[in-house]
Parts: sequence; structure tokens; C-alpha cells
Amino acid sequence: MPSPPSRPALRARYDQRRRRVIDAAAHAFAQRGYHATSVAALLQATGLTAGGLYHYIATKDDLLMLICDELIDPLLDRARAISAAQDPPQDQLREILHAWLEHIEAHLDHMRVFQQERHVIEGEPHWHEIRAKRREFERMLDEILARAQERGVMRIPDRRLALLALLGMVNYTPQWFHPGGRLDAAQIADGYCDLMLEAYAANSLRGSESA
Amino acid sequence: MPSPPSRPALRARYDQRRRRVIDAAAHAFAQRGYHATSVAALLQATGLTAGGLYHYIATKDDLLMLICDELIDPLLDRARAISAAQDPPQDQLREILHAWLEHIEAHLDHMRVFQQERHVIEGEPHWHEIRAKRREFERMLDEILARAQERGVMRIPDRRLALLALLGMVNYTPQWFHPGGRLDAAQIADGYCDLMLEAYAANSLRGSESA
DNA sequence: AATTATACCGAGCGATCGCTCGGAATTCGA
DNA sequence: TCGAATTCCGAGCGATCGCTCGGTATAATT
Repeated sequence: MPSPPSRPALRARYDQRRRRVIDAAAHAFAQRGYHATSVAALLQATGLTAGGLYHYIATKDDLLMLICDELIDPLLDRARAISAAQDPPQDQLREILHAWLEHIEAHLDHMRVFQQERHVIEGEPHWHEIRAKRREFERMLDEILARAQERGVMRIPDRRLALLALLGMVNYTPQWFHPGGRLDAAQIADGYCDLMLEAYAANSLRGSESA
Repeated sequence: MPSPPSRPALRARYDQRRRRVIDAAAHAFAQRGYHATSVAALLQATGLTAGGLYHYIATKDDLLMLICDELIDPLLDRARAISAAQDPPQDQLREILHAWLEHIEAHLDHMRVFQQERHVIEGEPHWHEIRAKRREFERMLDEILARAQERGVMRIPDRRLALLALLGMVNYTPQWFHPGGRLDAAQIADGYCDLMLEAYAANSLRGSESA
């Protein structure tokens, strides 16, 4: 049972070390998977021993939840801001993709864990909050596509499939992305955005000739 | 240590029951994940007890490998045939996507396991063969895109990114696909194929105005 | 300086893990 | 029909799992 220190002078150090523990765990989970990573491995990764580690976390499950919380909340806030703004939908799509891919770049380990341990998150009931946040994010994405459709910017034969295709390509990105590689987050975001806008361009040559 | 029966009359039954074990394991792994599924859970899923189960498999790891082998080989054969044929690249793309998505539909559990346990497959050296087969499949996909580019059917700004986007959307499909749902494999394959062909259409309106 | 909260250690707990093995029951080949 | 091969059982092995707890050292507060 962990308890944050009540003495304010220690709180900052506690939070900092706690975050280091979470990040180290995210790195380990991203490489070997959550269930395949023993707490002994976490001890080696953090440099702590059992007693020390459990000073910062309650359970190993708790650690996974902390990783997901730390990841989702800031991205969800960015997405809400973009969605609430009155920009044209195609600009909103580009903005949210940039925010998303930059988030992947900045929190690569967290994202890999979040994707890889999907069956854990989808399973038990106490992951409900995380699932709800994921769904809210996907709903905002869908609404952007819907607005683009309504305003005649895009012509989408099957919006559900378009959304799932977009989710697929972005969610797959953490598995191959290398920081400092040929493509950075912005280039990938633009690539995906162009892909979607071109594929569903309302004024496409073929868009109007289909039965 | 398992040993296939030398008496030919029993070989058929042995193979059939062995496949049942593999399929049951695939179903369990797809739902809860490989490491989260205990052998005890596999015993319940198969109806066997420990001794009986290990009559058909060597180790739990072996079971995972069998699932992947059973999955990849037939799809790889189909892909090789399509790739070797002389159809126009846009037709090849559609054919390989149909084969791929039909394979996902027919072996949904296996595909989910194959995607979900990626870090197991990418990790240890004895998974080298599986990795090589995956890479061959992806290489054939890339070559189809390359041929489409060479023949002027598609204009792809970044072929690597286009390939990764396609891999992403297809590999993500097993996570949301429901057999008997609104979309079947063929419709999804066509949706993805149209998405790619439209996005990178050589005669697109915007394709020629980019800097 | 005395007191108390904090930080961390590390042996070891009970539970569960993957798996073994001797044997019983059944089936096939001769 | 009989011996051998096959199929499956299930108690239980050693190892590892996540985690606890009594203890010591250090730090902040008074």
C-alpha cells in the first residue's frame, strides 16, 4: 500500500521517482509484454528492491493502469480542444493527426503497451474508464469525418470502415516507428492525412463516376 | 514429448484431435492473451487433463508456434501465386487483399493471436522462420505497390509509408471484425483496395498540383 | 537533539506456474 | 486372441509468481 508523503518538501521527489518507475515499467512492458515481465525484471529496471518498488505502487496491475492514464489524458485534452474549435474539418483532421502522432513519438513505450495489452484493457471491469476515454477519442475522430462529409469536403462510401482504417494505420505506427528515423511524427501525420483526404476527396475524378 | 502414432489407422484421428487442441488454444489465447492463459485454462478448453494435452504438444510455446505455422503457410502460398501471375498491379492488389481478408475471416482467432503476441514472435531466435515468412509477405505487397508505381497506375509520395499504412489497417482488422456482421471480408478488402487506389491515383486532380 | 515521517531493503510467504510420470483403459495389428 | 501401441488420467514436482513485512537508514520537522 503506497501513500504519497504528507510533508510537502518530499512530495516533488516522490512524484518524480514514481514517474521514473512508471516509465521504466512502460519500457519493460513495451519490450517483453505485460504478463511476460516479472516484478523481478521491474526491480532490475528500476534499481529498486521489492519493498522499494511497492512503496510507489499498489500492484503490478496498478502499474499498467498508471501507464495508460498518464498516456490518454493529455491526448484526450488536445483532441477535445481541436474538436471544439471551428476550423474546417480537413484542418481538424490534420491537427488531430499531428497531435496524435506527436504523442506517439513522445510516449512511444506507453503507446506500445496501450496497444499491445488491449485484451487486458478490454477484459476486466475496472478498466472501464480507460475504455470510455478511448471511445471518446474515436468518437471525436468519427465526428470530424462526419462533418467533412456533411460539408461536402469528403465523400466517404462507408464512414465506419474509413474510421477503422485510420485507427488501424495510426495504432499500428508505434510498432514500427523509430525516433530519429527517416520519418518524424509530423511527416507521418501528413502522410496519413493526405492519404485519407485524397482517398475520399469529394472532387476526385473517380469519385463521381462510380455507380 | 509427443509422438505421432506410427500406425496409419490412428494418424488421421491423431491429426484431427491435435488440430482441435490447437484451435481451442487459439481461441483461448485470442481472448485472454498467450501469457495470461494458463495450461489449466487450456485443459478446460480442450476437455483434456494435463497428461492428455501433452500427448499432442511438447510445450505451451510449441502450441503458439503451431498456431502461427497453421496460419501463415496457406496465406503465403496464395500470395505467391497472385504475385507470380501477370495481372495488372491494381488487380493484384485487390486479389491479395481479398485473399488476406478472407484468411482473417476464416482464421480470426489465429490472426488475433498472431498480431497480439507480436513481441513474443519478434523476440526469441527460434521464431526466425515465422518472422521470415511475415517479411516475405510484406515484401510481395511492397513489390505490387512498386509495380503500380513503375507502370504509372499509382503515384505514391512515400511507398514505405503507404505500405505501413496498408499493413496497419489490415492488421488492425482482426481486433474489430465480427463474423456475420455488417461487413464481410470481401467488402472490407474492396474498401481498403479502393482507399489505396484512390489515395494514390496517378490521375488524381490534386496529385499533379503538389509541389 | 529528539522525534517522526519517509525511503528502501531483502528474506521469504502462499499461490500458481508449466510440466512429468507411472499407470489404467482402450484400440490396433498380427 | 493376445501383445504392443496408443490415449488419457491426475497427483504432484520444482520453479517462479506477485507481494508482505519487520527492520534499518535517512530525511524533514520541532
